[in-house]
Amino acid sequence: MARGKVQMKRIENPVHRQVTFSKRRAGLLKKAKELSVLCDAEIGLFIFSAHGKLYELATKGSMQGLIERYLKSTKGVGVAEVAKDTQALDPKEEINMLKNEIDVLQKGLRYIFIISDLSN
Amino acid sequence: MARGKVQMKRIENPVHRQVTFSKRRAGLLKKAKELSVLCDAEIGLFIFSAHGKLYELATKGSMQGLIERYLKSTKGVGVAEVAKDTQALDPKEEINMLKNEIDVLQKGLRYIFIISDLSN
DNA sequence: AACTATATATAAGA
DNA sequence: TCTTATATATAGTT
Repeated sequence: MARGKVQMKRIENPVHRQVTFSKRRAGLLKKAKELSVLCDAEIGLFIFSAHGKLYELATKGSMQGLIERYLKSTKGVGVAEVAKDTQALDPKEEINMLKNEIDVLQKGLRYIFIISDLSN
Repeated sequence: MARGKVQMKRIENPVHRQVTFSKRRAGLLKKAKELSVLCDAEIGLFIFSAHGKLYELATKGSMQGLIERYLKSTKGVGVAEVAKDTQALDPKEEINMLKNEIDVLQKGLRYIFIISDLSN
């Protein structure tokens, strides 16, 4: 977008591709933050580079919190918070809870998320 | 960024805020797609409007797939595929599996993801 | 929702 | 990297 238009396909030259990735990644993260602030939106963004390195942004709280919200929003139930701290529970109670979650699963829901501690 | 700079804070006028949200949301999604194509990156992006409406983009496969990859990448284990189809399992076996997953949890891992069917 | 004038992002070059 | 010419995004306006 500067000294020439760019074709919308994979940049073949690895050096150019890496440079463009760095610049545009920074631009994308900046735009996401701006949208969040200006319009009071919550945004989760994660980027895996071609070699698997992760870059991420969660505008409110944690990415885990946003993922939960996302799954809830898309799957109806999806995210079931079973226990804040499983280590504080009697194992039998936990198994019973898990059985209940299995029942939920068998009713056709696709995801159960067991979260031991959301706060850190 | 056009007929005047914008302050980086919440836009108070609801009409302006909504218009800006629509425009910038479209811009952000476009930029994310471009980065993905040009640089061969995988991107997961979700946006919740102030009133909870979800807008999303997953550049390869599904958002669920990207979320799994995200959790794996950040939590080491994070995502444990327990069964492709829980309905095909004997309940006792399933409880044993869940006990094993509890053991994993009690070793300090934070997330277990029970996925009944990844394929649809 | 369409139109510009401007601000910003960024491709190519150094 | 840093610079700079240009493409793109978008704020204010209609």
